[in-house]
Amino acid sequence: MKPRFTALKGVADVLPPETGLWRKIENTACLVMGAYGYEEIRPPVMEQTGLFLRSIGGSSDIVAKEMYTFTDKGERSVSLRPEGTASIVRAYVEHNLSSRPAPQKFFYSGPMFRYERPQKGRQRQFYQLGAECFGIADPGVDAEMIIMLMAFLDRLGLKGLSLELNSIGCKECRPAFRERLREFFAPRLGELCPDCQRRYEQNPLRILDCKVERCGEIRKGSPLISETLCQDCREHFTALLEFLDVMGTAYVFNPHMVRGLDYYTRTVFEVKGGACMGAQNAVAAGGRYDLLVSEFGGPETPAIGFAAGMERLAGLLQGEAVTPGPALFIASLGKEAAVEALKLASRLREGGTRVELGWGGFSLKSQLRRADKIGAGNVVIIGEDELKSGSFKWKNLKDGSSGEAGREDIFAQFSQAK
RNA sequence: GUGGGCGUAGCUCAAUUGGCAGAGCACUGGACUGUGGCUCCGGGGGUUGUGGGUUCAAGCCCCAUCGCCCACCCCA
Repeated sequence: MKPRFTALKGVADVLPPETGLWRKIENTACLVMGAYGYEEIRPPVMEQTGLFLRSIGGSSDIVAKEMYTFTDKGERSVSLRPEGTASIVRAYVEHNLSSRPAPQKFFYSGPMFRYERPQKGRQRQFYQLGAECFGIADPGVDAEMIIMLMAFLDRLGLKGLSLELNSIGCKECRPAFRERLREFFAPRLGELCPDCQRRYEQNPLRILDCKVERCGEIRKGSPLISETLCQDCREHFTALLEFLDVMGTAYVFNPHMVRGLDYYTRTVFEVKGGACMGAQNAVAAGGRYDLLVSEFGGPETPAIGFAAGMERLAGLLQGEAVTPGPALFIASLGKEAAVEALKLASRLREGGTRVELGWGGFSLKSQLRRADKIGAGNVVIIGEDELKSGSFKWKNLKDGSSGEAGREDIFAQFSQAK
């Protein structure tokens, strides 16, 4: 049999037991971020196309060639969101959330869409879990958010992650840096890779994180953004590092790190995973975006946020995905016994005990075999004899112990099991 | 959008020079009339991704196409 339909390229079903991992990740995020005062926000997955043009930047690849954009029946250009921040900022402005006491803190989780060639750690429909904090410019907020992110990752049990950060300046000092970079690379423009020659025109900062070895050599001795930062940006970044030092949060200052989205200002950061992730090894990334809210028509509002890739987090937790078996399996022989089994199961299930039934009128042996296969902890057998005597046999499949007990005793015995 | 690799059972893979499409695992039933795991026996499952071509004969050779994977670009 061939399936008549298959999933689209670059979209994937998340199946059990992996969905358990996803549940764990979201629950952990809710728990950890809740302690930091973050509340969940659920924006729509589609928006006016213009929202993303303005926020992410028309020159970025995301907008230029990766958006799922279509015209709806009202002749409006609509896009599936390629990232989360734009929608949250739109909601913040639209609902006047600046009138609530600052800071306003939100987290979200859901699917994002980018029309890219899939590869390891990258899908066309992918899931991000992120957080945004509005209204406070203090570098302590940057530190707090980064510490929260690391606490979240730590709580998941992830090891061997590295936090990198940098400051890319503000609208005052970044243009000057771009020019200094251009001046530096101009004499050797011809030696750069074709991509970097393009970057030279479009976004010279990107030359700094090119992976081509030759480009890496050419950029040795290039100007560093840290040398070009204005006084305010420099103080902001220094204060952030001091907070992290005090809190014992390990980080790597990466003066070459650049972020892809146009709206970032000052602090940018990225958490990288191990080599097992392939080329797409960033599990989370974010930064400050102090201009975006006013750009969207709101009051001047400093803000900072991050997003983490669910598939990438789940990938790092691979191997932990297991579905535990039911606490109890009730095997029954005959219709009357099946009814009795269903009644007992229903009572136990009301109390939260996971119970499976041996439907199908199979032999006792096959029912027990199935109980074993699905990893049941215990089995209760109900047959003609048990119906007659009112005493059910039970057996622990893990240690082999067994016994007999009346209906109510059985109920009591397993009502605490999960 | 660019480059490379791979498509045979649910999964992992065999199939000699082009010569009857197979194994293990998994699923399912039995041996054992009502006691799981171990063992043994049986069963279901395939248009060899798809469409053309060469040939007496194609899983294998040729062309095209689709899909998956990996990398580039970009990005979580």
